[in-house]
Amino acid sequence: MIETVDLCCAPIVGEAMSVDSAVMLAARFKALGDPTRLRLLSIVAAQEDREACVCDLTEPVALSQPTVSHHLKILVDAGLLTRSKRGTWSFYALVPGALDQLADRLRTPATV
Amino acid sequence: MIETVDLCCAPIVGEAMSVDSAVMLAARFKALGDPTRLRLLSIVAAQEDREACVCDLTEPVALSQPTVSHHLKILVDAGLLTRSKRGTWSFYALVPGALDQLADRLRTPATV
DNA sequence: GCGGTCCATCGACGATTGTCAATGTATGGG
DNA sequence: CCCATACATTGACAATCGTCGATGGACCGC
Repeated sequence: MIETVDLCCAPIVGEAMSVDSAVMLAARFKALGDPTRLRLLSIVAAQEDREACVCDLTEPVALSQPTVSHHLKILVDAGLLTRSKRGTWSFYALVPGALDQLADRLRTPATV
Repeated sequence: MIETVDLCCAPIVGEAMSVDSAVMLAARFKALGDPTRLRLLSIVAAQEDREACVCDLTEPVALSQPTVSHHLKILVDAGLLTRSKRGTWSFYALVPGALDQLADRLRTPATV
């Protein structure tokens, strides 16, 4: 799991970032650094009710169910998705604001 | 990889990200998915004249010169840094707007 | 109960990654 | 011309990653 303690404020650009901050930020970007995981995020976000079960995701990405579950776990551990089990199904949904927070870290200061 | 031509089932409306788009985006995020590279970006951006040579970067990240050069090459290949050789030195600088563009892609992962 | 569906985990495999030492390639100074 | 500096490239290594098949566990309908 990734702690969100130090992630909210300092942008990459502006001053040299600490090692701890870099490690935590990199963990999130690493989770985004795979085409399959990006597509999974995209598909989940594109669902009508903003959530999807594994059975909805396996066929679009054309990968085995264990592989999809593996990627989803990585996204959950990175704090980008939530998992809620209802009955036999596991529903995955975007963590509200998580991607926006990441985007803020990428922004260059307006003083440039 | 095959493009999403087959819309026979088409339960996933809202248009998920294409494979090609996901591959290209993931490549950039993968470049950001390493703590050392994040710190290199940060240090370059924090320099007074917004650029740095390898000799300025080796000591802050406490890694060997070949390793730093390796990471810098990855960042250049990802379109995040530029390399300009002047004399014996190689100066690396941020690609203007590159990080901002990435941030924009994060704000709306699938609601493109 | 029993069988079937949905999903997570495990074990394994090749592929990729991050790191270093060693070497190669320019460039500039005496 | 020789040597030192700054950097890129190569080769090698352990570690991690992405993927699959097989297995296990929880849940539901009958």
